[in-house]
Amino acid sequence: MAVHIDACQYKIMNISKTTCCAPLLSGGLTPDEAVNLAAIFRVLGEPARLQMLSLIATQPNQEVCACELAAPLGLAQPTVSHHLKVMHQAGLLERERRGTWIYYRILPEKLAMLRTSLA
Amino acid sequence: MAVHIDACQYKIMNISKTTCCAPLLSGGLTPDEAVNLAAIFRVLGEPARLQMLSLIATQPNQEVCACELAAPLGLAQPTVSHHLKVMHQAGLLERERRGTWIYYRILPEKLAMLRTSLA
DNA sequence: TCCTTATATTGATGATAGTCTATATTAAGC
DNA sequence: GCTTAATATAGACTATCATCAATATAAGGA
Repeated sequence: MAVHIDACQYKIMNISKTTCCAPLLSGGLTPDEAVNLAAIFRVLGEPARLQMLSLIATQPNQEVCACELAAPLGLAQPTVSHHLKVMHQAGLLERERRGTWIYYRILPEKLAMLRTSLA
Repeated sequence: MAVHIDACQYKIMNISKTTCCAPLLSGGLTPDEAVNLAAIFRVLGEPARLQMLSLIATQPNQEVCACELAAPLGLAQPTVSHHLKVMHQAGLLERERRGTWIYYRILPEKLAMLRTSLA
């Protein structure tokens, strides 16, 4: 059975593999780098996802169970699952299964990489 | 005659006015802040726009004439005009008319603000 | 095995937005 | 005023994507 991956997801999956990124203001951004970098910014270009990151950051253990996100965000469970998947594939979150639950943590290196890309 | 402004543009226009932004990882991002911050990231979530910024940064005077962008990017003139408008409204670019031509410069403060928002 | 709960996937829908052609506007020079 | 060149806008088309209800899968306990 073939796994279906659309163009956008494939693009996002490649992000984690790329070392990325020539600082924007230093110039010389290649078209490929632009595509990869833009894909990550597009992931952040969604209020619900930013609030998820903020919520995770406020937790004492810096992690959150997926089941805890739907209520404060006012979103349906599949929507939360979708956003978590997008951010995980973009390399912004790491996930760990503990029993029935799945916990997500922020990968600060990815955010640091974005910060330098804006320098 | 009424000026037509759609919801997205209105959101973007508000960005420049907002002081913004509680650092993401410090938590406590309000829904409004999330909307404003996401709107700016969405502006950066477009390869063509990132390449425009990169192109401007490589210029000796740190500025570029709108007329010089279409060719290297392989885009039509109205498309370039659209992207420049979006970035200008988002507070990423400043514009100066000199005769028939319009020159754009990057506003580094806005990028700095984004960097801190990722901290 | 069955039941319950958590998470993921599917498929549909509506909204957003990037792109183009065609046209309008603006500015400068004659 | 007229002409030319630069920029902006309008409108159409398309692709992407956020969202949901419905359903499937995964994991643990009785």
